[in-house]
Amino acid sequence: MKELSMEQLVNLCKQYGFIFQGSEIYGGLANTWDYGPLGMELKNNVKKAWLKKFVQESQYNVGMDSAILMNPKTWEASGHIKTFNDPLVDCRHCKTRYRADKLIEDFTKGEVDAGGLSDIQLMDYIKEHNIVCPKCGKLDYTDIRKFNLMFKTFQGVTEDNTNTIFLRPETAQGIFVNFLNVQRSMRLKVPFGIAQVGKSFRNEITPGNFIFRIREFEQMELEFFCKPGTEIEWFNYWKDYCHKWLLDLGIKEDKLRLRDHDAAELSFYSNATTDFEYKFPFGWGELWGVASRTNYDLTQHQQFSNQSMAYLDPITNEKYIPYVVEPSLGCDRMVLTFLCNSYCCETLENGEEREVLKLHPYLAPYKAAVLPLVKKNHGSLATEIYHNLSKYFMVNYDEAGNIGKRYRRNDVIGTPLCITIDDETITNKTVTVRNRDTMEQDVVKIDNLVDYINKKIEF
RNA sequence: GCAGGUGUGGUUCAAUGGUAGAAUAUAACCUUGCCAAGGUUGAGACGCGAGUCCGAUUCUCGUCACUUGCUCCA
Repeated sequence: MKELSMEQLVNLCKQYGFIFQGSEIYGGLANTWDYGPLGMELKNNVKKAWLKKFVQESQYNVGMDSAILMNPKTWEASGHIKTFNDPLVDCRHCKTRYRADKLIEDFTKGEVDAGGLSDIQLMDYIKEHNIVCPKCGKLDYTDIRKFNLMFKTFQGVTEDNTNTIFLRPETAQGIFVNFLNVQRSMRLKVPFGIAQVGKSFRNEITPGNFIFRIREFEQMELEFFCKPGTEIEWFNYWKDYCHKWLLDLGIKEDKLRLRDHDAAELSFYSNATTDFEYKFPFGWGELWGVASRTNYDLTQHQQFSNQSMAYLDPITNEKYIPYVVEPSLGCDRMVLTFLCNSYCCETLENGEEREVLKLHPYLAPYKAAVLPLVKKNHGSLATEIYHNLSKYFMVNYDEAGNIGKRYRRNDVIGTPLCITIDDETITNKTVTVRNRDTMEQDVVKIDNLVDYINKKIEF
């Protein structure tokens, strides 16, 4: 089987209406991508599949949808203003870019915590201790430039500094600040989780690889609140739960690996983190991070807001700030994964090639295609069946070219079922349903079609 | 942001300092009883902007986008 290159995937997505380059007629805007008719269906189905397992079918979790714009204090409390602000320098000689604080920390083998130094102090330290460029050995850096990864904007009509607000760099904080609202209104007992799907924005220095890293992206985040001391148990529970979700939707096991962060790699707020990585055409990339975040976030918000974030256990009367386990993933990145994971180019018995997206039927943009065998004989009946089915599913209708062409067209966009209307349909009220994956054909009564399709797309 | 590469119909690829050609895809019609068959007709391109030149898709400069590395990250 041929391996798919990223370039081929971008073309395929464009050609069949999944994903277009953003603002294309104006020459594009870097790293923005627009979802077309099929891409929008696929992405929505990914979100639906996530919410189904993590909210609808979970005995623990509820959903919410918080605002993108939040009080700027939120980002002071969360640490984003401090840690999302990297002091960068370039070596003028060999053009390599470094983080100034990392240079010092590497030079002193971690003995100096450069994170607390100002820009001027950083630069002075580098010059005083003659910290040369690790690559070319020269001491010739540009001044420190700040790259804040948060998008700024202004609330109100004047661009007044006091009104500066940020587009959220993660949806999680909207959950944390509503922790007690949700707990009280839904009468929830710890442990419970709050799930959210929504857009986030990060002014990445280097985005790229199609929709793998983009500046405006959609996250599917779950914050799971549990009693201190039980967090590792829940961490493992959600790790397995996420793993199952991926495999159930057809992610190939040999393209998936789990990687535990070691102590050095862990974020400052985390005591355990596992990354799910997928083998993309450009190499292994992070798909899903499951992190135990301790009580860092709620404690920070308690401090900055002067509001108690403690939970009172109604049975034991214990009062504590819950620990948080966070299994969060990027939705766009997940769409990319499903596209990469499902693309196949098969050689048929007659030597012809068949391009097919073997998307899980639950994710497929169209669940079925309705095809009249001969347009003028079966067209009107096929149209009628199409309209009936479209009350229940996204269905495609295709009468152009010959039957083989229509099968192929639907293979390449991932349609799992092709329903052919022929003379038997007129006389016996049955249709022929061809399955994309098995290439087998079933004869199905028209009256049973909805049930039949429902069974096939179960997840 | 820095350094390299790339930019011609939807896609893949030609050619050219003077009218840009094909394959495939696509639209309409005919034909067709189950896996890209055939026929007829149609529509569709030099990323954008300057400059040199009688004339630029071609040469030069700028810009934008994609891409490969560096740094960051879900």
